[in-house]
Amino acid sequence: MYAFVRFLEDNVCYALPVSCVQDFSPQSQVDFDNQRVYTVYRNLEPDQGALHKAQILALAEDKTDLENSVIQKKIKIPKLSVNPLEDTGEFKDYGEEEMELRHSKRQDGRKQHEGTHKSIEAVVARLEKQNGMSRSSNCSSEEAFIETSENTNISDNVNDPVVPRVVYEELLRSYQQQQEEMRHIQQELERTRRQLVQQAKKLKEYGTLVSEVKELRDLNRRLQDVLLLRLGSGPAIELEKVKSETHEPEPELRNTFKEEANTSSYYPAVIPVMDKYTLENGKVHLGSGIWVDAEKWHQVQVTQGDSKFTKNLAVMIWGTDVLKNRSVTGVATKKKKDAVPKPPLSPHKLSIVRECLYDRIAQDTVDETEIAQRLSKVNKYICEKIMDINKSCKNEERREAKYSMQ
DNA sequence: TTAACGCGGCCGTCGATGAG
DNA sequence: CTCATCGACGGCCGCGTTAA
Repeated sequence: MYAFVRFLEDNVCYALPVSCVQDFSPQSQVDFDNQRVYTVYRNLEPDQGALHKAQILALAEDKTDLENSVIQKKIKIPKLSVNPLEDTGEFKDYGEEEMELRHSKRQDGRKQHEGTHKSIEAVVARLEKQNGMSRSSNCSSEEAFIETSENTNISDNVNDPVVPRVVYEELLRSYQQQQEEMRHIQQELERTRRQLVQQAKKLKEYGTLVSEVKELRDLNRRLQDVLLLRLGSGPAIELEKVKSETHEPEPELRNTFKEEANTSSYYPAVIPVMDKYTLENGKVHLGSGIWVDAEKWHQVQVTQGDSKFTKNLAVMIWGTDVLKNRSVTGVATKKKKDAVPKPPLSPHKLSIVRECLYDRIAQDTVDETEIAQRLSKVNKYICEKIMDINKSCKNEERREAKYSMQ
């Protein structure tokens, strides 16, 4: 007959011949006290080796049957009876702790499931605690299982302080269900995280687009400003119209524009629409051999109003010293009887001034009537300028006379 | 800060002229 | 003769500068 014993000192269990148990001769397979501490030889040969304290958990005629029976069943380890004689401090603790039985033959197999079982047991214990299902400390402390690979439970006696298999399986199912939910939540979390990343990417892209649009808008505005400055305030169609009237080759126009664009850094690149205005050595050719300083020409171009434009252009072409001693047509004033006629301005240069004003007006309007009406004032404007210059000269003379008198 | 002053632009007037 | 146009001229007004 064989006994399935648990050695108290190291909690190792295995089957031994009953002859290894000192003072033990069982009459049947139930003739043993599972709460008693026996003295057992650990070696297979009786009367050899040291004696160890052990607990008998089961008896069987055949060793294999015994082991199979133990492997397939989950056997509760009963609390050892408190024997004043045997109750040493060494043994007292064994009944109080939750013991993990290590079957010598099944040790490798158990190791494969050890992690899983440990985690399951831990979760079960936590669930028990959470659900208030834990029993008294006395009961739970005594509960231990010898688990087989099939997780078979043979707790026939409902009065035994064990966790019923039903409860265990329910907890296990609950645990598995929660694990499933956890997996589901983790998947959900991962999906949300991916969506967040995508949203962040889209947001970044949107920000880039917004700044790009802003930049383009700014560039467009600046381009419009430059174009308006170059073309004056007239529409682009005027450029074509005037250009067609000049009968000049187009490549030259482009060259002129290119040259003009590089002319002045201070004044905006006010480019004459006429290709006849060519730039050479810092001077602009207005036509018929009349050259003016390019910078001054740009200044004249940006002046507002026909009157100022004409007056400034006249000063630029003739100069104040010439103008103050001339009249527009050479006709003496009739206001004074003895008026001496002043030499007239060159009709040729006058026509150039008139042409320049025409080009300028033509950028504003296509109405020939309006153009003609505005052009008719050229002589008037020049005359006024001559008068203004003379006025200034007279004022200066008066001042000088005043100072000389003082 | 403010008044005085100078300068330049604009407008009105005058006289001459030429076309109808 | 009348009227529209042109040149010359003077005056007004706004703006900028300067001195008190």
